[in-house]
Amino acid sequence: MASEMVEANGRRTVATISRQSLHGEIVTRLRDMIIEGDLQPGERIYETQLGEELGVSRTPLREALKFLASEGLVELVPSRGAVVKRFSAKDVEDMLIVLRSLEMLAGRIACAVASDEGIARLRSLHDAMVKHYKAAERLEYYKVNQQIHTGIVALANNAPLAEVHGLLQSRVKRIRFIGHEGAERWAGAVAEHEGIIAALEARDAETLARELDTHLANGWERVKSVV
Amino acid sequence: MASEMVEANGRRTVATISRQSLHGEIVTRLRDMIIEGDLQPGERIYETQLGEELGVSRTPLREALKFLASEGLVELVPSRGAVVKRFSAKDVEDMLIVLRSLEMLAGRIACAVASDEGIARLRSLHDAMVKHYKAAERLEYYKVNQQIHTGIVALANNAPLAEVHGLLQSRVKRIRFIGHEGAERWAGAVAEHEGIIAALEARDAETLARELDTHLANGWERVKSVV
DNA sequence: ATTTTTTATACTGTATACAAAATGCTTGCA
DNA sequence: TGCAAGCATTTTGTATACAGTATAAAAAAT
Repeated sequence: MASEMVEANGRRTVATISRQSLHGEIVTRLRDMIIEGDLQPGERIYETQLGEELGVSRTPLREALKFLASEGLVELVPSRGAVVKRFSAKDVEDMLIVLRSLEMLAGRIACAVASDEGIARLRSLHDAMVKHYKAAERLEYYKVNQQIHTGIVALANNAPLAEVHGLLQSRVKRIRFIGHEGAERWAGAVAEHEGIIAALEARDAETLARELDTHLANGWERVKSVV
Repeated sequence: MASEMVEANGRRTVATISRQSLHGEIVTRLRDMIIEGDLQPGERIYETQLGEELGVSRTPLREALKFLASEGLVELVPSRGAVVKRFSAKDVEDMLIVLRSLEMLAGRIACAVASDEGIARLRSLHDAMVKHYKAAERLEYYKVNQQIHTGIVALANNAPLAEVHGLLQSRVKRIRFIGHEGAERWAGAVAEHEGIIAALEARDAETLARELDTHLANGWERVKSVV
C-alpha cells in the first residue's frame, strides 16, 4: 500500500505497526478516496487496475469492496463489479433528516450522562473552531466542525448510536465538503454552535435539542443548492 | 449452497434464477443462521469447515464475512478470523434506544407522507396479528409484529432511515426472538399496537410518536429479563 | 511437579490461476 | 450505409495453492 517499504531481501513489508489486516487498510484508504472525491460517484471500479494502483492483489481489494458495499459507499452490480454510489438530492435530504434526529437524541442523552471533562473538551474544540472561523480557514473550520458533531454523539456513550451516525455522516461528508456557504450563513452557523455548546454546558436537554434541530435544518438549507 | 443441484456432467449449479452472486447468497444465508441462533454468539467461524458445510470455497465465504462484519453481526479478529458478535445488555439497551428514536421519527414522517393504501395495508397486518394473538400463535405473531414495525418505517419513504433501522433490527432480532413475555404483558403489547395503528390512521403525528415511545420502552422492559 | 522451550498442526491472509459472463469490435450481409 | 451475428477481449466470479501466524501439545530442564 502507500506506506510500504522494500527491504534488503526484496520482501515487501508494511511500515505501520498496526496489526490491521491488509483489507482493513484498503477499506480506510478507499473510504477516504471516495469521500475526498478521488473516486467519483458513478465511477466504475476496475479491480485489477485499482489493485495495481494500490499495490495489492484482487483478493483483499474485493474483500474491502464488499465491506464498503455494506457501508453503502459503493454498489455491487452482479457480474459488473463495484460502482461508487451516487446519491440523489432526496437521498441526501433523507440522510440529513435521520442525522438530525440522531444528533438530537445524542444531545438529550449527553446532557444526562456526559462527564464534565467531556463537555469541557467540546468547549475547547468550539473555541478552536471559532478561531478558524475568524481566520477564515475554511478547511480547518470544516474539520473541527465535524469533530464537534461527532463529539456530541460520542458524549452520549451509546456505541450503536455513534455507529449509525458515523455511517450516515461518512456518506454526506462528500457532499458537505463541497458546500461553501456565504459569509452571512457561515456566521449564522457559528452563532448556532455557540448556543449548542452553551445548552450542553447547562445540561439543558430540551434547549440543546432545539438548537441542534434548527442548526441541522439550516445546514441542509446551506447545502441544498449544491446537490 | 442449499439449493444446489448436481447435473449429469457433475457440475454444480444453483437452482435459483436470481442473478445474485454467490457471496450475496451466502450473506443472507449466514445472516439468517446468526439471527436464528444456528451460529451462537462468541462462536468462532472456521472458514474451511463452514465453507464445506455450505458447499462453497473460502473466497466468497470470506467476502460474505467481510460484509457481515460491516453490518456488525460478526467481528473480525486479525489473524484469527471471524467470530459471531456477542452483545452485552447495555449494547442491546442502547440499540433499542436508537430503534425507538428511529421509529418515532418514521412515524411522524409517515403521518405526513404515507399513502392511504399504505396505512390500510398496515391495518390489515395488524388485524392478522390480533388473530394470531387470539390463537396464541407466538411465532406467527412475532413475525407479523416485526412486519408492522418495519412497515411503519417503510411508510416514511426514507431509504437511509429504513436501512439503519433494519441494521439495528437485525441485531436485536436474535434477542427479541427469545423474549417470551407473559400473558398480561402480551395483551398490553397488543393494546399498544391498536393505539399505534389508530394514531396512524388519524395521521396524528404526536400521538403516534407518544404511542410508539411507550410501546418500545415497554418492549425493552419485556425483553430485559432474558438478556 | 512445574515451567519453559520446541515443534507440530491448523487456520487465516494473500496471491495466482482458471472459468464464466459481459462488452465491444469486426466482419459479413442486406 | 445500416444492422446483425459472431468472435475477441476484458472483467468479474470462484477455486486453489502457498506463506505466515497463532495455538496447542509434547519434550526437556529446573
